[in-house]
Amino acid sequence: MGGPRKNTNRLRAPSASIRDVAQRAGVSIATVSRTVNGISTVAPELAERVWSAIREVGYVPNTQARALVSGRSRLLGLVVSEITNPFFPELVQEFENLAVEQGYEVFIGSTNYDPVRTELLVRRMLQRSVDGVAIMTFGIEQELIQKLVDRAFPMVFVDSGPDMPNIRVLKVDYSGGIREAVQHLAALGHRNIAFISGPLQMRSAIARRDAFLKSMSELGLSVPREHIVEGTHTMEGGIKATENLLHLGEMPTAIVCSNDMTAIGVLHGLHRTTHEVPDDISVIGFDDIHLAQFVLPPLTTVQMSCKLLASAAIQALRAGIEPGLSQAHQTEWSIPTHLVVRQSTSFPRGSLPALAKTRPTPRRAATKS
Amino acid sequence: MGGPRKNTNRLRAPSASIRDVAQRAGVSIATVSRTVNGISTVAPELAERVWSAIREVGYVPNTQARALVSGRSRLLGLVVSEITNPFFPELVQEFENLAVEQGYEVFIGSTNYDPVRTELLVRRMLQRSVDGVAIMTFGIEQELIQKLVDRAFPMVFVDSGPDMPNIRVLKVDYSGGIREAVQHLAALGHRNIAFISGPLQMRSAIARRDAFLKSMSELGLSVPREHIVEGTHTMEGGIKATENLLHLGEMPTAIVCSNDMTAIGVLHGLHRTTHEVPDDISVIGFDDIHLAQFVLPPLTTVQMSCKLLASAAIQALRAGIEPGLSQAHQTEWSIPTHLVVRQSTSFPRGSLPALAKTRPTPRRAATKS
DNA sequence: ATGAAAGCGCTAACAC
DNA sequence: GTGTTAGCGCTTTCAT
Repeated sequence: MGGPRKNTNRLRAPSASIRDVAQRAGVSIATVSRTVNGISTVAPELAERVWSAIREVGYVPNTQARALVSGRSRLLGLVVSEITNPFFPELVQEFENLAVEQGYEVFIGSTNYDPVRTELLVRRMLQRSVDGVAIMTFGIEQELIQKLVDRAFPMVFVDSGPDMPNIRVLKVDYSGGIREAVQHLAALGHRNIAFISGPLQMRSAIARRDAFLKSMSELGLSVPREHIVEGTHTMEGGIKATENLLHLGEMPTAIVCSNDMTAIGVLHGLHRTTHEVPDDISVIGFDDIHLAQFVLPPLTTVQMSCKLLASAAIQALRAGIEPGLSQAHQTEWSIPTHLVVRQSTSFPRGSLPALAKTRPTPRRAATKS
Repeated sequence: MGGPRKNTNRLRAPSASIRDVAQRAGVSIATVSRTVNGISTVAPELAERVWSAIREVGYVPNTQARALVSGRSRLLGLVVSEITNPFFPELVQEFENLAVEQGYEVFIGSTNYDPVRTELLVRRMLQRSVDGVAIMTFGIEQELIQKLVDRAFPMVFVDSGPDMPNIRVLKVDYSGGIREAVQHLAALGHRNIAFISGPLQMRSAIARRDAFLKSMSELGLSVPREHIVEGTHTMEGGIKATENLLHLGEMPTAIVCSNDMTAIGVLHGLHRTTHEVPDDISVIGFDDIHLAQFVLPPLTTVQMSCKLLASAAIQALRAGIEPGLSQAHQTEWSIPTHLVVRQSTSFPRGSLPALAKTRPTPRRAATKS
């Protein structure tokens, strides 16, 4: 039997442990633990001694050990599709702020729309024993999810996610905002409106497209098949889709895009082909990323609040993690959307109001007051 | 003495542990551990049995326990100033990809240029026992750093960081790229060039400004004090700085910006005041974010490769973490920069070559082939 | 080459 | 109210 021996393989001197504090304060480690965790019954004077000991030795609780014994890591996974799409950093920031406020840390990962990567990512998160995962993208294998659901592992999805009961989901009201967008265009006199979708494996991309179709038909407006073109939720996709649209016999007078990056691509594509926005063609985006108000022309777009999205996601996760939280049984959170009108939409060229406009060089029509 | 008892406070059924595997394979847990960690001497047939047992019970090593005992977490901290500045997501993505490839996970945090937040963030990272931290921003307290340096804790900084020996640093060659930018403008005929800096508490902002000043003086070009204006590395900052510049008696014919976001703000600000880019004013950015090629007009900018930055950062960190790695003693990595010419720069208005240009409506001059 | 067991730092059950 | 101690899952030393 080997006698007691110190572990010698560590890289650096370990920092003070709970035992150092206990010794210094002249109490047991249990008392230190209770003090640190704010557990009711520690005599005030003892607590005081413990706290000063903590300060003196510079004690910081070891998260790994805590997690190991408690089975909880206070780590939240956040899966997004593409960290380089500006919408997600904004979401990440909100999510992180809220998480930290509530004592959690965030493990972020992006999937690049790759199901294999997604699966791997979620596994890595599980391996780091996150307490829950918010999945803000599509394409995760049913099988893995099923396993997690069976284990009652806390998860939230945006837009129904997989068809499974007992899954917490953030329902984004795409219809609301997109209907506003379509009606805004219709009110300006547009009849011929095209839509550039996101990658159609994504549920949220399908949802947005369907919302568009529904809003159009509500107004009795028809949408020729070739006016619905699939993009990729990137600027490149927007440019390509624009080219397709421009080759058409009957060009649309307005384009609604499934997200802002696509719309920015469209703006670029139209400029390249000397079409003026909004005078020749109106463009509407979706998301309302910060950048939207700074592109030229400032983009009319449907706002989806990432603040709301983030806070709902965290609520949903915590509801699954901490039993006895008020909304422990809520399984749906709804996220509203609404139109923000800026300068990328106007009357269709040749319409009466457009002709009435007196600005000769619309592009340079100063916003300068 | 309490008899043996199971911990009952856990939320969910724990997944298979090393003991389950050992039992199933009919070996000791030590053998399982050795197998999993690929340690030389395990009889092939035993290893085989262990692996199938692992598959059968769905065993996944518990990272927390591993970290606890080994003192290494295989977690890398990445501190950026502002995750919503598109440059950083690009960096994050590269960093993450490389880290994962090399068996590490990434703990990301942004500081929003707030020293208090920064300090807190680094502490949180330490608490999660990251193996090292890459600090891609400024404003961390000397004191904390000093403590970490004393503990030989692996850290990398961009641009000298604090003045301390034994710190690994990524030296970005701002001068190179910015000199190219200035010379490009000078070659086009610009003499009157302004500079919009970043927030000047940032070392890298100062470095960029100084590089500009140096490049100008190399050409014998003077820079009036009011042609250097402090921005914030955001679009808003760019707009504001533009306004300041436009109020000046002698307006510059070109503006060099400390980063692309600022430049995008400038583009917006100039458009609002009916100045044409590049015909009235040329604009140059810095970073070459993906977006730069899609704004209108596509932005001429100095490229700093975030791929290089990321891989150098990881190399530097690993050099500090894993002794005996080849570059264990390298303390400096140098990152080159270079100019990418697009369409936001041209001859100054009124110059001979500008007059020779035949395009009547430059804005709409089609790139269409 | 394999196994037994110590112990990483902590929480929580239990004893007093 | 406070202390003692088992044990979370793992790596590693030591003995075989």
